[in-house]
Amino acid sequence: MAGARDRVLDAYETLLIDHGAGAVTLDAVAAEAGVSKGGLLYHFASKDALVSGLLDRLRERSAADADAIRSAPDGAVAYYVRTSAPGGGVPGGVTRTYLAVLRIADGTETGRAVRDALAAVDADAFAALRAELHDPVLAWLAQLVGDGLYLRTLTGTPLPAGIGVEDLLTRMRAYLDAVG
Amino acid sequence: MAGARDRVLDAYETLLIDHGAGAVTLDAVAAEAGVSKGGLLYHFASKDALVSGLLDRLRERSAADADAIRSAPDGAVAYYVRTSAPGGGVPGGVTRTYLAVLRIADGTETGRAVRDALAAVDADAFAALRAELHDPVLAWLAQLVGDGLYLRTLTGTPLPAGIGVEDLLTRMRAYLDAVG
DNA sequence: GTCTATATTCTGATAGAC
DNA sequence: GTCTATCAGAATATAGAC
Repeated sequence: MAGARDRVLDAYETLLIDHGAGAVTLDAVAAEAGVSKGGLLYHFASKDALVSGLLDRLRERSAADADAIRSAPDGAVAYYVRTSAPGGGVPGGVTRTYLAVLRIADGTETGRAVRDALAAVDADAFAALRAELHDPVLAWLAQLVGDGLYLRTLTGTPLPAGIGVEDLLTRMRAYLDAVG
Repeated sequence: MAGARDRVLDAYETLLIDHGAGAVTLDAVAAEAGVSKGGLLYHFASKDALVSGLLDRLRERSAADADAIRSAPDGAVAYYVRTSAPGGGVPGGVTRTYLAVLRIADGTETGRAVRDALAAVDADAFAALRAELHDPVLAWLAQLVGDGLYLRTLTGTPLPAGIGVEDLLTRMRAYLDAVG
């Protein structure tokens, strides 16, 4: 059984993704997690502490995901692109946490910790992709394709009709095989 | 001189991008726009009306941008990728408005109008890119690279050291010339 | 560790003067 | 068209019982 602390973070992610940053109040997080507001504040003493907790989780999961990228049977690029697409996230993986944290990223000084954590995730994935695609420009291109899909997942925008993620991968693989 | 209505929308965009959706209050928007809260509420009777006004602006600018993509001297792909990159947005273009609207996109029912508007922007750009790259898979790949850069612009995350957007474009052009 | 109750500040929105 | 004044409700956070 998951501890209350983890359930609170799960609830925080759910609210950020489904209802947006504006709907995230301590009351709402507590209700979603099935605890009282006081119970929530025992684990996270303030809203900032809640953010810090989520960033810690993001860093942990990003490190684990970088390993998963490197050891993916189908290859690093395919793994990254697939897990970035809508519905492609691995349960307990970075994807969901990353999408949640994206909603609290802003340009403020207090938002710096959030941007730093997101930058670390990007750097982790870039390094993992470079282990397969030694050319940094190719690695970046592959990452950007995945990140473009992330944006679609973030907004819930439908993909172009008649084309699927596998079509993307087929085309990318053909090119990468030709040059690499 | 810009009307008060436009100044309010400009202020709304600025707050969304620089301080996040959480910091957007009617007080803050009014202060940023240089009007009183009452003055703001004369132009936009509620917060929802403010959102609707921003979505209207997004649709207008997206249509204009689709034309710009089609008539770009350097080609559609180069225009799309460059204007998606951090700092690459054209003043008065879609980029800034799009980035602002991204911050208010959520999965709620009331957020449906926001998602629909964002989906329309994506569809506009996809259609414009297809006018140059007739293959839909290639057009989508090019769009996703640009969208990946959008995500970087959104989060303020630094680009990989030693690689620039022009390196991306050089590589993409070489491939597109070879296949197309 | 978790709860209820409460203090305090802030937010969206209205009313009405100018 | 723009302002000030004000209200009702919601938000974060604290205090203290269990």
